Amino acid sequence: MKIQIDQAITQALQRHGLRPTRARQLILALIEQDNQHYTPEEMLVRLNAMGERLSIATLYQNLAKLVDKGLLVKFVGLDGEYRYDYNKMPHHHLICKSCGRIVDVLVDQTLDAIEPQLMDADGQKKLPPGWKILQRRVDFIGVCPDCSQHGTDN
Amino acid sequence: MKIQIDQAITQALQRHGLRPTRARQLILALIEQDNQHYTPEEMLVRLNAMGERLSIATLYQNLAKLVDKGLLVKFVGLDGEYRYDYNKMPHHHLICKSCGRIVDVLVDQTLDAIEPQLMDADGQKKLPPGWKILQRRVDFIGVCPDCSQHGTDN
DNA sequence: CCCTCGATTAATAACGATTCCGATAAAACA
DNA sequence: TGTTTTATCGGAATCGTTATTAATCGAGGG
Repeated sequence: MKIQIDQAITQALQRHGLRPTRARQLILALIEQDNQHYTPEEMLVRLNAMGERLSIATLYQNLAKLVDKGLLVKFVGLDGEYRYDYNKMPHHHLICKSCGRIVDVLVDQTLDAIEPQLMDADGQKKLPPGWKILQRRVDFIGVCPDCSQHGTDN
Repeated sequence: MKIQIDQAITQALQRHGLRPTRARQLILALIEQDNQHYTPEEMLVRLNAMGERLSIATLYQNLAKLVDKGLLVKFVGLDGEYRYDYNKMPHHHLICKSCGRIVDVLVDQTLDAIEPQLMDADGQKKLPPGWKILQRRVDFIGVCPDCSQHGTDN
């Protein structure tokens, strides 16, 4: 399986003021076509498997740049490891405790429902006063359908 | 300011099957009396400032053991760094983007309200079917009252 | 009160992930 | 095409964390 670099990726890079170099095209193409939330290390393994070579230093540099320009989002996995994700709609993650699989959960407006609830549910103030909430980090941790079936509970 | 090791700490250790050694007493006393969410490094700095010496290896070993026995909870900060917290009620964190201050938000039953909402709000299924949700990681990121006043927005 | 043995500590080395560095190569621009 | 800017690469350096190991501690038995 070869990696496919289409026109859209090149254009996306240029639109964000980045030169469409091979390294950047590879990174974006990989994340897009695999639709995964890889760590840097995992990206390298995957790229190697597809016959593509990339220096680890280059990978890190470009990930930082892609995040900086808003093309990717960097987030922290369950064990503190960094993972990267396309910058899609505001969304959260559904993480399988058993196999580590991560799935996006698109929750645009829905999460806005949480905050007021925290503020005054059953008479108690749950959030201390005076704080300005800018964003929320919400991850759901559970067991994916595949792992449930195989009884690989962990 | 000296660190205060009270009877309760010693007893808590014993209750969890741990010998009440100096290292463990120091760690628990520090977290309790400062009521902070320190990283290991921060704990050392703090302890040194109070005239207490502790090998970093010992610190790490004991943090692991305290987490293992359920006295502390290890969690991942905004930048992927490890932080430790007393194992209180299920709760989430309120993190100041400006000064890094972290405050606990006790949200026992309240968060249970989120899940059904995600499932069927406005007709769309937000969570994919077949997943068993075991826990949620929820952090609120914002600006604390102090930082709001001083205009140290970041 | 001292001995003994397992638990704990602390120093050091080892480790993995990330970043820095200097030289070479590629892309953009004139 | 020549020049300038930016990217790439491999290796060394750094950082936080863990493993190793020898010295020390401490509770219970004699």
